[in-house]
Amino acid sequence: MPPDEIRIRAVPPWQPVQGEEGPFLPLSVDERAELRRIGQAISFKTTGSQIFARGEKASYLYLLTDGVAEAYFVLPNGERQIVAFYWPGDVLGLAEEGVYVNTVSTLSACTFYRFLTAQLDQFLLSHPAIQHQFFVKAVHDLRNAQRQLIMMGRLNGLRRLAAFIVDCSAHEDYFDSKHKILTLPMTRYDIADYIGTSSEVVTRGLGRLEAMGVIHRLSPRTLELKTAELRAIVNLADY
Amino acid sequence: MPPDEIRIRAVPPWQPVQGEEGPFLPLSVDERAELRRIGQAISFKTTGSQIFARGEKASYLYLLTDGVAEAYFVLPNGERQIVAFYWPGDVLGLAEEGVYVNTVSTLSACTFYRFLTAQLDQFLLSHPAIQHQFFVKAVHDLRNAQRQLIMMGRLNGLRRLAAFIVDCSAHEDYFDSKHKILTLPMTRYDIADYIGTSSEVVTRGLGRLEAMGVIHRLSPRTLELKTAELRAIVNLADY
DNA sequence: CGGAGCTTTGACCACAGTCAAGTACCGTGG
DNA sequence: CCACGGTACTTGACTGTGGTCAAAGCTCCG
Repeated sequence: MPPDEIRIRAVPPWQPVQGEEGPFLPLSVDERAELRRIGQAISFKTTGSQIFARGEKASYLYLLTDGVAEAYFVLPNGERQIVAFYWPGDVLGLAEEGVYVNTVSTLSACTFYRFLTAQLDQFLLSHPAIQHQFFVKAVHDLRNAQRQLIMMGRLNGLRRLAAFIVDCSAHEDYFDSKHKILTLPMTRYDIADYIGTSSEVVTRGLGRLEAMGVIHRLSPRTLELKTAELRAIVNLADY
Repeated sequence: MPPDEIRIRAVPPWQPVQGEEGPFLPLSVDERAELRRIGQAISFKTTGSQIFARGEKASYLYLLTDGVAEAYFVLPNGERQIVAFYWPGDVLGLAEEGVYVNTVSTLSACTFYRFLTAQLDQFLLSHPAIQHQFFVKAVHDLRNAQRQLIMMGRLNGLRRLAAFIVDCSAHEDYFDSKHKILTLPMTRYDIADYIGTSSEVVTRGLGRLEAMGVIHRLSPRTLELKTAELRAIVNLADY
């Protein structure tokens, strides 16, 4: 699959997943072509580029085709909460009454398709099957946010970190499943701001996980994982 | 509005809200009639009734028309995280690959419309405007889950509690806005399991808020609020 | 009026948040 | 290629919020 191909990462709520799509929704060649027609390819070469900020007019919806990005909210006291990391196949641009609710920045070079919201809205009304895919994606993201809530509410720092690493290892572009090598695209601060703790706790947690023998730091951003043991530590039922 | 009327509680992402709907999406008389035709009214008389459990086959999607319910996940160690409270106009039945992901129970007498998922799926494909409303509702719930994430990650117990009370006061059936009297339909344990803390912290927080003069306990479940001061305590930007 | 469940209060302790300092890594320019 | 500077990461010490256990009081329903 070419790196700029249109694909939506989601598992559907009602149908069991069939066969080969992996974590991506089935989109026909025609549907892809239709989306490409109303969309616009756009890319950011550098890390840390702001794509849009909270409060800006939400003119576009973005589909991330390559790279990693983060969506965050900054509290009045300067603390930051990352509400989502975006990976290839994710949709960005969550809005409320016409304005973006979060700020989104790149964590690597990124490529997107973007769609004018006003135009997309009309387009989806006349393409129910494609609208359905966006609906399924929203439901998918809602499930993820709820799972993140469970982690934040009931898991301690170490288990939150383990769960985060497991989640990262689901993304084939960043996890070599043959050698079990995970390449993290974000800093300790980013991880901390995502799992609701401090960068020190992240570092100490990595140290403890390494002492337990379930990960091995080849470099600060390159981890060799024992996935089964990591999952056992998280132990949120058996996801 | 009759108590069993079909309505969806959501604020849309792209259009600014117009005039009189308040927190509910505009549904035409025809659209309501269509939904009533494929739906089925159902009610639970007692508090604590389980509507469905995690892992069950997701045969139905539910629309809550009256009452309050909770969706939760129980960890292997017995701890519980409530991921959502449902109020009139909310949609329940979040599923993944054909099974419910959370368990949902009533917190009061409740009435619902329910829809067979297989049938609803087909129905929505042939009624794009109605599908759009469900899409908007999913986006709305995603925003709420993300806001909850910010609270869990960056607010201390007291501010989480204040934020929760403010959220509850948005529901007209339970908040008398004239006298500023909020009637809580859930226990301290429920609140604690929702905001990610313990029932003791909830009680102590209520005590501190009362000492600060921003709430007054008429009974354990009946609170008189000073809404402006409460919002000031939360101070997540200015929502 | 009785009892079960809910709520409140107290005492203790540990996890993790904060501050501070030192180390490793990496890209840049000489 | 190497030196350098800035950023990212790591480690240590201290502190405080909030988690836990225990027990008593309150409320509401039967």
